[in-house]
Amino acid sequence: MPDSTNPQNPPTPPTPPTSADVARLAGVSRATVSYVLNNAEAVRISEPTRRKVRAAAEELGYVPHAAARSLRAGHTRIVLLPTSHVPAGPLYSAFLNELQWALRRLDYTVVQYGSLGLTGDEAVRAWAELRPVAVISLGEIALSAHNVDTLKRAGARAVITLGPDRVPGAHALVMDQAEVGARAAAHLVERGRHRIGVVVPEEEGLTLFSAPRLAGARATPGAEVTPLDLAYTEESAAALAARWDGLGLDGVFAYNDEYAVLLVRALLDAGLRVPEDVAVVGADDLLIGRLVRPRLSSVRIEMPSGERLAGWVDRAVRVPSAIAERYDLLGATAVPRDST
Amino acid sequence: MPDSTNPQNPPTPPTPPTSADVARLAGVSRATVSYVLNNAEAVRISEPTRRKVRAAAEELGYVPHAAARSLRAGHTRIVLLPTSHVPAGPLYSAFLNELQWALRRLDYTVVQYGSLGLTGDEAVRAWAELRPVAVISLGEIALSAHNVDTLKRAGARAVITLGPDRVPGAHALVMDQAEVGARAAAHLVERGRHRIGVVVPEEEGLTLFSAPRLAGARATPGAEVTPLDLAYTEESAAALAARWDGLGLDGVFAYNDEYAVLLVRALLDAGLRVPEDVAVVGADDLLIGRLVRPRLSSVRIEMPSGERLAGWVDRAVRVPSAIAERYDLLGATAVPRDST
DNA sequence: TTGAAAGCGGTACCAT
DNA sequence: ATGGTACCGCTTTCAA
Repeated sequence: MPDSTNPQNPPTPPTPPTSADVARLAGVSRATVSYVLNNAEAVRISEPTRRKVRAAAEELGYVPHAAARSLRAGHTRIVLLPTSHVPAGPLYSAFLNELQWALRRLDYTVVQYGSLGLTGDEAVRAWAELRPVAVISLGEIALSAHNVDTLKRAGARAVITLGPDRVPGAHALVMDQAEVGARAAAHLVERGRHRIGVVVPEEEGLTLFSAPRLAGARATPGAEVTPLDLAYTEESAAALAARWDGLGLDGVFAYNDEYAVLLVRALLDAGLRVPEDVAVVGADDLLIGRLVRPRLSSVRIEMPSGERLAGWVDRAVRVPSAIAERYDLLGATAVPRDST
Repeated sequence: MPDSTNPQNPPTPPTPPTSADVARLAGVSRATVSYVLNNAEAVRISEPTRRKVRAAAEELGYVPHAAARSLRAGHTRIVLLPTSHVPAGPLYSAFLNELQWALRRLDYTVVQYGSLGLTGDEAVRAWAELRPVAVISLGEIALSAHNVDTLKRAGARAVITLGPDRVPGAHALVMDQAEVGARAAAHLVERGRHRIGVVVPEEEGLTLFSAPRLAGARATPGAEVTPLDLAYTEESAAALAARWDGLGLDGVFAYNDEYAVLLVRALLDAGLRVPEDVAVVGADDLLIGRLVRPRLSSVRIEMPSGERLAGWVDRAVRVPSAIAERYDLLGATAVPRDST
């Protein structure tokens, strides 16, 4: 295909246009370009000049270089949101989206950084290189005090971790998963079940959630708890159901609704009756729990609005000292249906 | 709580340590610091000097400044992965994780950028500011030729979009969702169903998937297709089921397994029999489809390994001209079970 | 109202 | 073997 206008046709201009290019095209200085494009208030620029600059920028397809800008500014507006490799449930990912949206409204750039396959120290170094103004580590990587220090030295004004264990120097987001386990167990006890199994997913990365949920169940009066390892496969569930009679359990807290549906299916297939032989309660109150039969009892988790959390983060960034060091986040209530 | 060592106790050192700080502490030049910390091969540095530099960096908790580095280098290793606000299914998020992991093994920094609430142009500008070396836009934002141009001018060596429609200048990742719809419809036709409803989720952001799935079903010989709007709520499903008789359908392709489970529940509750009165097929072959009764027929989608796609992206970045402009990605096969 | 110039942190060429 | 230094793109005083 001939190109009559430019036979050489370099497919891409070797370098992106800079503000100097814009200045040259508009016949002004780089300073003026900066003033115009950033709507600087401290300086008056004549309207004709503004037009020229805007037109030149448009023509060149100029986009400012974020790295250069933040280098000059001495800080970024990056909020780093490490993502774990866990296929997050719908509840959690909806929360993340909301948080992300709210942070952008506050003019932060949200960067989700997948840390899969990195050790904690490696991950933290990689995060620190980006000089984020805040790190919200909800995921699988548990931060040490030293890690928090590294991030702070790299300019992070707020480091937020998942509670309830406090990391020195970090703000704690107390999403108390233990409460979820406690509500589930209490609900089973109310139903007269005392020999309670608690499902612990074998999938990695869920420990941060499953461990406190188990602990919360254990701490519930009247509950005698047995942990039950379960992978999210039919085979694993069938194997568990096959040895059910030997377990001597009359109630199960199945980690969440997805695992609960899986387990209930296996139990029914093994000839057990739910809830007569064994009562099952999930968590997260997902739609799927209302679609199966028997309808699944659950524990509803009240997430804060992403907006509220974003506001808290923003305050922590602006006035690190003036903000509470922990932020309670979670309410949990049992939702009885037909499986208990 | 008194702090005897430092009553003033400035909570954070005002600025992160720089390579100049390291150089000063080690008693060497900045150049030497750079050589040592980057294991420069072209330059011989004595072992004692290396030690001093490493020790100083360690002591200060020095972490290089990514922005400064890439500013100097003239390019980044950022692969931008825009995320949509869609609660991605487990299939898709597993794929994303794999891709991300594989890209990091190739030494790219994967940045997921949530573009929720931005228009296409705004989003593209924001991405371009980060000067990514590649953009993999699988999500809800459809790129125009002009958008692709903006990204390319900003230094992106590869812009990858979701097929099958080609955007000039972009590499096309042909994840042909139409094929999914076609397989589902063909399967229903094989089962003797011809008056086929196709569920179109009302949730926003799914259009990029649902539209081609619908079109693929429409193009299937022997299928007379009726689109069915459905939100992912019990109410919406119940409303649809209530007017079912008037629709005169004997088969449904329910977008995916999650919507299928929802719809089947509503149909059963409305007194219809599945598959006798209406055959239902989902897609994605999720575990949930095997747990419900009747077991859900589905269309299995074969995703490529994230590693293969990552390799393709890497080649596109390194030799933009030498790489095929489209990359076929998807295989789809019907998985008959009890609902059809 | 606009321009010249310094400097953010890091790298790499050229000297020494 | 190591140091001096120019430069990447942008913002922001300070002068004119």
